[in-house]
Amino acid sequence: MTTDPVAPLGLRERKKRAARRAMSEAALKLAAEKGVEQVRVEDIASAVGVSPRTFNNYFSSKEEAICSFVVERQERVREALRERPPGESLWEAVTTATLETYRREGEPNRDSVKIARSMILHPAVHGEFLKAHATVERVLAEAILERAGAGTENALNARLMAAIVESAVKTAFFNWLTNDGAEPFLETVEVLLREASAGVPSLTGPGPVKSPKK
Amino acid sequence: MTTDPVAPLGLRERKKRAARRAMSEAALKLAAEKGVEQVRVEDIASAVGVSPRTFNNYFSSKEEAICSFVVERQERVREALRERPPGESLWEAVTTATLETYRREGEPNRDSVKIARSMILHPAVHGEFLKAHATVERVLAEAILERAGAGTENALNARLMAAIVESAVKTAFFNWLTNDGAEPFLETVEVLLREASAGVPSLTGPGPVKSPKK
DNA sequence: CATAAATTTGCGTGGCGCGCAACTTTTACT
DNA sequence: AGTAAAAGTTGCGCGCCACGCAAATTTATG
Repeated sequence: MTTDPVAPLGLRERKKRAARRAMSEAALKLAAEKGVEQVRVEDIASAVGVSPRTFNNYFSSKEEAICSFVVERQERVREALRERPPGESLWEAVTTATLETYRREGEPNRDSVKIARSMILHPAVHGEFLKAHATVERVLAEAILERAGAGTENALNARLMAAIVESAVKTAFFNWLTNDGAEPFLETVEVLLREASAGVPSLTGPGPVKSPKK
Repeated sequence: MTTDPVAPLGLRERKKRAARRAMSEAALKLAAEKGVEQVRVEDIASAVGVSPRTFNNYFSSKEEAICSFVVERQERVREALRERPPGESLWEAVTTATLETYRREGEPNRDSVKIARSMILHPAVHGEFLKAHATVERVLAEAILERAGAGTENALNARLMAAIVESAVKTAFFNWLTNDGAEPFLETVEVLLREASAGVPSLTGPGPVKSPKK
């Protein structure tokens, strides 16, 4: 009953992960092909050779399966953060880890923007997508706290920092989605992270805003 | 078929709004009393003297009804923002309008923290809650853009600013939720808004981040 | 008041999530 | 290796839900 996360993972665990991954991939693929509405749990289950009941042991809805990649990616961010050099400032480390991870995935495929949009804006999926991002935020806050040194003092700030970073990511992604992928996602994330780090003035500053900046 | 938002609203429209409000209030009340799981759409519908089918014409799920107050509150924020003096800086106006609106509601009742927590963290409700906040963010971004002066230049920054403000609000609220309401919500929002406006340094600065102070 | 427009409602359908109780596979221990 | 326990899978059944459709009812308009 050892839950040693380092040990080389027994057969049981490996199978479970493979099954989970297969289901989420199938869910994503099918939803992209046929449209979210047109995919039933049964379709996903049979696509990976498992019973619908088993699918529900892994995911409590097809929407959750579709969005689970979001959370999984954050595990990679967490690892990337652990590997940032100790000398680096907290913010530098967090943003670099985040950007690095997204860069590794590459700029999202422009051809898939319409499909992605219709999927993510679909009401049922949208809720799950946001839930996934909330989880991501929690994971990131934990990772930040781990690096900053746990302490009740820092906990709230870690959460705010995580929330701000995720705000930049989500805003950039949404921008990409609604612009038919015309503006590159990665660059936008970078820009927004920089603006957020500089604080509010940078938000009202560069653009032609109503009240003159002082 | 006039959709004049100024005209004194015919009987039709008033009834619809009353019905909607009644349903969302009933949904919230019943869910608080009996627990989310124990409330069926039918219960809410009959509580306001309407058919279940009609309920679904207004809300596509009971969770949506439960969370609809979040979006409605944002309409008040928008109005508050419109009434900020023109001389005020954008950020000042936005945060003041937000804080003012929340202050008008008063510090959330500490006795209800457990109920609130069990409701909002309930998976189905959680998704809707986040969807509601996403809507709030959109509404706020529009209001900001309206004040800043529309322009493609500003659109992205407006969205980021809205996202940051909402980050502060959500983080403060979540903090309140998980601390059994021990830390006051309103003050926390204020603190976080100030920190966010100052940018990253204030997040890493005050606390004993890298070098332990004690 | 008559007629058009909008809203409510009942009904039917397809689907879903999960508790439960077998059944099968993996693991742990001698 | 052999066996018992633990964990995972599956079929079944139940209650519930969202929504299309068309008929009935209510409100608006000239």
